[in-house]
Amino acid sequence: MPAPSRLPEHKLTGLTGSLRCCQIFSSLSGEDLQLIASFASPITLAKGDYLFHEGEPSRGFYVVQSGAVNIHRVSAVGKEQVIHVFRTGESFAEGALASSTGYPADARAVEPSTVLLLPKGPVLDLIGRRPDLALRMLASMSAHLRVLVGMLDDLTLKDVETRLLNWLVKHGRAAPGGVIKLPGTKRVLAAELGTSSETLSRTLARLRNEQLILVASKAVTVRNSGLLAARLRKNLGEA
Amino acid sequence: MPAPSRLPEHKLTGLTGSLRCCQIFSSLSGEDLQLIASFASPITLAKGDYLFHEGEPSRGFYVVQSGAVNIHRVSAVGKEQVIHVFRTGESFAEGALASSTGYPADARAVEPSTVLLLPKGPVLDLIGRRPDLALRMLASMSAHLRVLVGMLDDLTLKDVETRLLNWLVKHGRAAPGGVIKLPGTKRVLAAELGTSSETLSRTLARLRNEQLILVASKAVTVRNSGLLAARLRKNLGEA
DNA sequence: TTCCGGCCATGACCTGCGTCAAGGTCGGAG
DNA sequence: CTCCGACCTTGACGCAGGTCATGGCCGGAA
Repeated sequence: MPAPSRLPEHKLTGLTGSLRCCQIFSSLSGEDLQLIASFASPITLAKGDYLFHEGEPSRGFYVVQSGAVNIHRVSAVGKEQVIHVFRTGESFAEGALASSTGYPADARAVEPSTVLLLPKGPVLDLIGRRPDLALRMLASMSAHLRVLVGMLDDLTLKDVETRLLNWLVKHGRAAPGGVIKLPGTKRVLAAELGTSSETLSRTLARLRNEQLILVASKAVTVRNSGLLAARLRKNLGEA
Repeated sequence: MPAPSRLPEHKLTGLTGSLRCCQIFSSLSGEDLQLIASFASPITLAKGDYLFHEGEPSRGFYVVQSGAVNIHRVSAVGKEQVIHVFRTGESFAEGALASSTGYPADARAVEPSTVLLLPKGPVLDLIGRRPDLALRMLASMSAHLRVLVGMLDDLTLKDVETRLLNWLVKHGRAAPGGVIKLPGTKRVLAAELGTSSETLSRTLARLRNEQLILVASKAVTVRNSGLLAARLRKNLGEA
């Protein structure tokens, strides 16, 4: 874990700028942002660096300044279950502020990233004076709860094909020409979908045989997004 | 949904008493408790009554006064996934306070219950004056997050036997003589473990054949908690 | 060039568990 | 008492998907 560093005075103004972009701080005055910036510790992470591990005592919560941080659990046998990937402007580990138990999961950078550590003590002080900040945090945690509930749905109520279809539809929406670039290796995608690379292979092959998609080495092309969505709806409707 | 009722003056003192027992309000003064009691709406639920459904606009959050409330999701095909069962003194749906989206799941009484509805507006006012209440809420939501993360673990990393062992060990810890009284019917327990009643039956039978437990009609007796815990560890270790 | 170590695809196999169906038991209503 | 409906148990069966093993392909190092 890289050590947090102290900041020269002139960097603080830049910091307040990136704080202002965070949903969670958007209701605060410039003055309060200055205050937060003054005790925020920037942390630089290389790809693969761990920010914290499950069970570590919590030091505060975090805001992603750039890059992406993967929150996941590791089982006794070493299998990883991805919980969520947080990107620029998002905050996580707010629960650390109020409960004295350690972090409930692991956090690792999936690409070179910078995050801000907002230490417990000063933030609690500020909350005392600015209750609307507490509300923002409640809202943020509530959103995290929803994400987890969504994951539960995925894992319990859908089969792999449906999860994959869902993924394709979601990522295909904003893809030029229906070409979806894969973020990493297929094994990684399989993990994100909560399955094995073999099963993912088979499922992709099935959809390919049915002319719904084209599979290249590091990209998937959606041939007919309408049909794909229809197939997804069918799976959700019957199953 | 039964309508909330207004209270005669003399019931308020009793109410403050039960509020005081809730973790979430334990830091408040008697005066504040009086205030909360004055705007809390008691709701009586028969077994099976729904408190709210997924997607309904949120009116506030809830505290269980007696009984038990089951939070669950329903899939497109009508399958239910239990998220958590809240019992006396526990609070839920705190996220409703801060976010304007509707409830993310369904809530139904699993036995005759009374809950208190704490409406949004007055609670937000109070939070403005008592920031420590906000912290309690953050802590409570953080605990809910942990529960969900635990469920994720269960669903992704363990088979039914392991989940049952885990449940038995957890509930057997505080059980006199290793006798665990079942909260409801076995079908309910099965749902809580995310499986079917048949599979639960079979799994209980297996553990019974191996002399680890005794199964009576509405109770399970742990014969040797050490062996049980060992079996759990073995399952976690290999899988 | 050759070799070697990933990734990927595909077939073979097995297993956990959900579902259906057929009793068995118990408790409450009549 | 009898009857009926819940609940539980157990067996039979099917299937999704995880694991293992094989073989092809590609990219980097020597």
